Amino acid sequence: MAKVLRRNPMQIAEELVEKLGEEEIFERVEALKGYVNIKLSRNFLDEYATWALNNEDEFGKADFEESILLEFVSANPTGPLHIGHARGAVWGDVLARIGSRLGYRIEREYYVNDAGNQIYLLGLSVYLAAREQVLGLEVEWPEEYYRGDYIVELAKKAVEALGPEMFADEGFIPQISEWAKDRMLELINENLDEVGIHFDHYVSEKSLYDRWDEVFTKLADAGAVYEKDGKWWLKSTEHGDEKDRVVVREDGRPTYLAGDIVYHYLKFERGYDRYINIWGADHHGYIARVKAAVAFFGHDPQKLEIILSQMVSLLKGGEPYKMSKRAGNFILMSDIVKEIGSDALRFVFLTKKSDTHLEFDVEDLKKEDNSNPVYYINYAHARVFSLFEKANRKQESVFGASLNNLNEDAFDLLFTALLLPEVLEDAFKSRQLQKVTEYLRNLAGMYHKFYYDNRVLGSENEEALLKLSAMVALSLRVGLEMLGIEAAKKM
RNA sequence: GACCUCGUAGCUCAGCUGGAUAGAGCAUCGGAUUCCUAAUCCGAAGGUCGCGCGUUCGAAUCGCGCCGGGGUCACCA
Repeated sequence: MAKVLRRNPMQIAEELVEKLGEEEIFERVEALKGYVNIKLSRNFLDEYATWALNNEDEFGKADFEESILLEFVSANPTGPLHIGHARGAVWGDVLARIGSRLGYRIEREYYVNDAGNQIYLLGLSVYLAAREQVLGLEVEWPEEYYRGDYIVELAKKAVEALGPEMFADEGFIPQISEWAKDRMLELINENLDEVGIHFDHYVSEKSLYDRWDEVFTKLADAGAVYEKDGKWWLKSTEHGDEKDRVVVREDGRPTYLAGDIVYHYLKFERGYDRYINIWGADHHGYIARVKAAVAFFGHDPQKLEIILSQMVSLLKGGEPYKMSKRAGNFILMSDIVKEIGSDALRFVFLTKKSDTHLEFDVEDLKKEDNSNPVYYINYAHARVFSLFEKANRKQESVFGASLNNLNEDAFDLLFTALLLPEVLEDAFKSRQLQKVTEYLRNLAGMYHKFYYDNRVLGSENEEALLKLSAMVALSLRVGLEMLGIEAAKKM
């Protein structure tokens, strides 16, 4: 403000204080070293808490109405999900949960890359594994193929399901591919289900190529493509890309980019207000191309937002986590879920921005003490429930109590608890979900301290203290729910 | 080489649309329990915010340069 007004911050603060001091919901407004400190009135906080406690489902809600198509995970259906996928999956899920509570109409979509070379490779890998491991034939492995026990398991099932005659020669590989891809998609969905992630739509890449001619014509009409060296190129440089990109190869087959162009063309046809994609960081060079295509269709590329999900490195007891040969030298998401549980996995992914590297030690998340934030927060929540149990009261019975006699610390705690809606909104809008985990840890910490300093049961302010506790528990519970974690009532 | 990203306490990281004495958790050390769960709490110690220059009344934050770690730069998906 000082900059805009070009005046001394101290003076501005003084004047603001005079004005704001007249508002009723503020208890005290003061100027300090150029800052304006505002204190909300006790009555206001108390009434807000009463309302929140009586309307748990409404607390933290807002009325944003934008519709958003959120595409995430979209892992290739050629194997189980690994730990890197898990990060994007959790991130997308939580973004959707928070956004939905804020009123955004969010639909979750999985783009299934069920076309192209990789699916053929999957089929080939299963075909070869079946011949070698199941049928006992000599096999020559090519340079590139999928490895790991899951391929062998898949091969066994494939022979059962499809019959050994399908493995007589390579001509059947396309059918094997198709079958294997469907199984892998089922496996991926099982992996996601273990952490409570579900989708509204699945879009098949393969199905999009039917629309390619139509979309290509649109591009041509827009002057977005040209022919050179027998190939068709997208003029993506016109919209900020480093170089133009091939969309149709010499032999007439469209490239992967063509599929994504059709996909995004159709996305925009579906008419959402905003489109968010969560991609692995290795796709970062891809953003400019897709945005360029969107721009050529006459849409605002700003409506398409790409969130990158960076690499994850795991430690176990300080040492690099061993990758499992079984999985084909990846760390499987399902292995980590088994080891530390869905809650801890979710939490740790949400403690850092999505686009920076994340390293964590699985041993730390297995500990059942304060080094494990999930326990720490849950313990605070459980303590509240324990108090009500000991007092033999229902929470509703104290919602009407007045908090007026409580001390300053109590109101600081109350204020923080009531901050949840602002935290959720800020976290969502800035796409910085770590703000929620940080807030919850902080709120839990404040409560633990408060609990230690203040005896609740038997106090003359028992009802008020119980009400305050219930409010803290409410914020913790709703906050955890936004992270996809169910708050513990007993530990 | 180009682009992206990171560099803050021993470790993992917040803070970064410029502002109050730079924060948290873990690890370390010391302490708290006749009392609602000690799965907790309190205290101590720990920092040239990678380096330099610049913009500014003011820089961890913005700009430029450099150093160092990671990543990406397909007619593969």
